[in-house]
Amino acid sequence: MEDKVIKDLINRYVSVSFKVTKKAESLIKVQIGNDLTNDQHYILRYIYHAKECTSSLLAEEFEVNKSAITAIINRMVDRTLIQRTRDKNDRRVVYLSLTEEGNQLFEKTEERVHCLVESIITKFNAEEIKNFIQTYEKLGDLLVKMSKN
Amino acid sequence: MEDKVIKDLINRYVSVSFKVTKKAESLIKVQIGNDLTNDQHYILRYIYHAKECTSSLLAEEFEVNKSAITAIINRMVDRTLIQRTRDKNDRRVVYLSLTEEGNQLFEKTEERVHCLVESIITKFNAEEIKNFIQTYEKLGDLLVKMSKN
DNA sequence: AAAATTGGTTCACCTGTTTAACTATTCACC
DNA sequence: GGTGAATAGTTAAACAGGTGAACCAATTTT
Repeated sequence: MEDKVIKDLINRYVSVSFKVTKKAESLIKVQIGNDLTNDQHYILRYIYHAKECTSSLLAEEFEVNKSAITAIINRMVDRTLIQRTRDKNDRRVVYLSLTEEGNQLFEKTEERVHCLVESIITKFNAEEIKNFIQTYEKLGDLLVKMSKN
Repeated sequence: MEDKVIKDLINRYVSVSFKVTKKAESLIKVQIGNDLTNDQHYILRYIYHAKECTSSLLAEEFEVNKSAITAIINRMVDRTLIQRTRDKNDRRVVYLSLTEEGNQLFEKTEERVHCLVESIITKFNAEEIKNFIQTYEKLGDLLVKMSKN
């Protein structure tokens, strides 16, 4: 590729990724904003799929300091969405898991997010969206690799 | 598309978009975090390209309340990156523009962001990345349309 | 046994956000 | 042309999320 083409692609990427991120965030917020913040929903999703995990793992996954996770988790423990249980072999570690209430709330909000995403991706033709997601996933893997350096 | 295929695509999309957003944000932060927050950089970019704009426009563009914009702009005015000037015909409106300092800082940080994005997109083959960005832009347009309802 | 590492929390302080109340100005229109 | 509605922006209180440093407690290293 020539320099000029690359520069153009970069500009388009920067501008579109900003736009999509902002708009997507605010559409999700419309769906779940009365129940959870977007970040809280992401946290619930992570624990839901992991069944159980530690603060340190979340901090790594979300690329923030552990103290930020403590704060978020505290709020959600206060709302009895999440519970803490200490490991019996290594008493330093604390496992986080969803309460029944947290589980239900996650499923409810996730349902709404899925409907939203469905209403969007079904507007594309199948081939196009498959290719798109495939490249998006490659990009994701690449970014994860880069984050580690 | 069958239901099952759609459900799978939704799940993949939800998970990859979260991952990419988080990682991209934190990679950008590494590049510019000593000078600006990511949001401040976005604000600078917007005004840089618009030359001049109002708080209301920014609020609309960033999908937040006007008071959130006031707070961000105040901090940047304090750092003399942005200046306010009142419209002479309609004294309610305040135009925001970059100071020389703001201009320079934006160009410096944008340069770093471009290098970052370049280092990423040149890892893909040209055809793939072009298709990807094209679909991404369609998605962006669609989301903008949806936000308006 | 002492020193270093690890997992988490606490604290002070910052950014970004919402909502509601408020100021100042302009517009609509009878 | 004066009154009421609409518009542009700010302020203030309250909250979510983030950093960095200091800290506690438990475990591992040596």
